[in-house]
Amino acid sequence: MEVDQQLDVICRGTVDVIPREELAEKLKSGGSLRVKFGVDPTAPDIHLGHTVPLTKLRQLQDLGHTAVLIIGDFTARIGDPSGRSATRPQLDEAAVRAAAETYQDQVFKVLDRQRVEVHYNSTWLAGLDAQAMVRLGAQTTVARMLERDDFAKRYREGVAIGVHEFLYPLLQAHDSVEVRADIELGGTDQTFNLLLARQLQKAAGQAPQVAVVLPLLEGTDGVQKMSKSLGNQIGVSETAEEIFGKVMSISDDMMLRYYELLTTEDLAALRAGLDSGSQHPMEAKKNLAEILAARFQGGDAAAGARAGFEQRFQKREIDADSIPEAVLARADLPDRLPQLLRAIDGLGVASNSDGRRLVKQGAVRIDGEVVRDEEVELSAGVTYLIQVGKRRAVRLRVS
RNA sequence: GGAGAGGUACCCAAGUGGCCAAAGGGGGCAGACUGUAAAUCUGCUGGCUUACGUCUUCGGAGGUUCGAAUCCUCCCCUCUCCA
Repeated sequence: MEVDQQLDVICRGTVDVIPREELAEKLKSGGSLRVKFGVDPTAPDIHLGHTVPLTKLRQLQDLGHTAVLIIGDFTARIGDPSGRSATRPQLDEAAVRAAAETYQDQVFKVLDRQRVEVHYNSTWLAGLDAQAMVRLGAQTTVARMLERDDFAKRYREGVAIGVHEFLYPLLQAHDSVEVRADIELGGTDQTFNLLLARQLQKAAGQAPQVAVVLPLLEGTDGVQKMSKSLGNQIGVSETAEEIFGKVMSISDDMMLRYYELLTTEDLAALRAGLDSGSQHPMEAKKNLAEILAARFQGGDAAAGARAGFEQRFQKREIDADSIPEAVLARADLPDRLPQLLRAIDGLGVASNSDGRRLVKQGAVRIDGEVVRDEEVELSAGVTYLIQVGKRRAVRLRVS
């Protein structure tokens, strides 16, 4: 592909490419570039936010470049301070190992296995001695560290910064030297780290890498970045139904952003279609939901999720096949509804009080009828359809 | 090392002896409405209880008081300024 075309593909959706001219130069020289992307196996699951750079990495693979995936098993134990408003907890080795394994499985749902090098950064970092660490520390200054947005903010607002957190960017930058990266991908919160690597590479006599900075994907609330701790994430290992449903819950504005960052669909055409009215926003969103569900859970599951969604919400019916079943013995059945709801797994009723509130709000239906009376009489041998709100339903068989 | 400020529910944040299960915002949940689980509007959002009510909760441990998130003592943690 022509250099200009490659540049267009690479730059789509990016916040910044630093420096863009160097990227053009590297592309012109031909050959396969080494594109580094580091992940810290801190949580066992990755979500769509993590797949923004992965999607970009995949695009680069498709252009013929090599993905150099760094599993930050060593750095994970430090805790990346990037984008953090508080110190990240340090993890123990076993947790990191376990997370690293699931990570790889999930990552390959996006990447092309054929063109990937995988490295664990403990391979070279675990062996660094104190002298090497000090030398590394001498490569930058405290003032420069404090220029970093998240550090500056925490410092200003009086939130703790551990000294070890200063080491993190240096170690990550050192990884780039080890793997001789030509390009590194990262979120905006990684900008500093990506640039620091350039400095270390130059000091090591290498050509500095180009930093491709990608935006942080907002979560389902459309405001804060996607993160597990904020509960606004769409995880790649969730079921097709969940992925589909959660994507449908994002706003129309967010839909375009997801299209840009998570797919290779033609954005200009989509926008034009939406503006002219030839493309219905809901259809566009359903297509997006299906693309993403298919990517992580397979095409069949995604198609099923779509059909289920249409049936459930547009025809206002519940998809009979996907409702989980529960069996409770008549004798174990609480005779009051809130307690009963709580006793059934899968309804997500956390406490009796929670159940009581839901009943009061008219959210509970048994066999389609709204039940407001807390007294219930269920008979043995009968199967009841119990619904809480629009989303939660369980088929309860009384034995 | 010295001086000062602070630690409140899922998050941010108000409250400085009783009217505090604790304002407000965010998030979450529910209802209405809708092309959607969008937007908007309304309600709810510690546990137990049919209810009256009751129990636990404001960094930790003690104490004062009829009564403490609020006052005192010690401890832990964070920040600022000075060294």
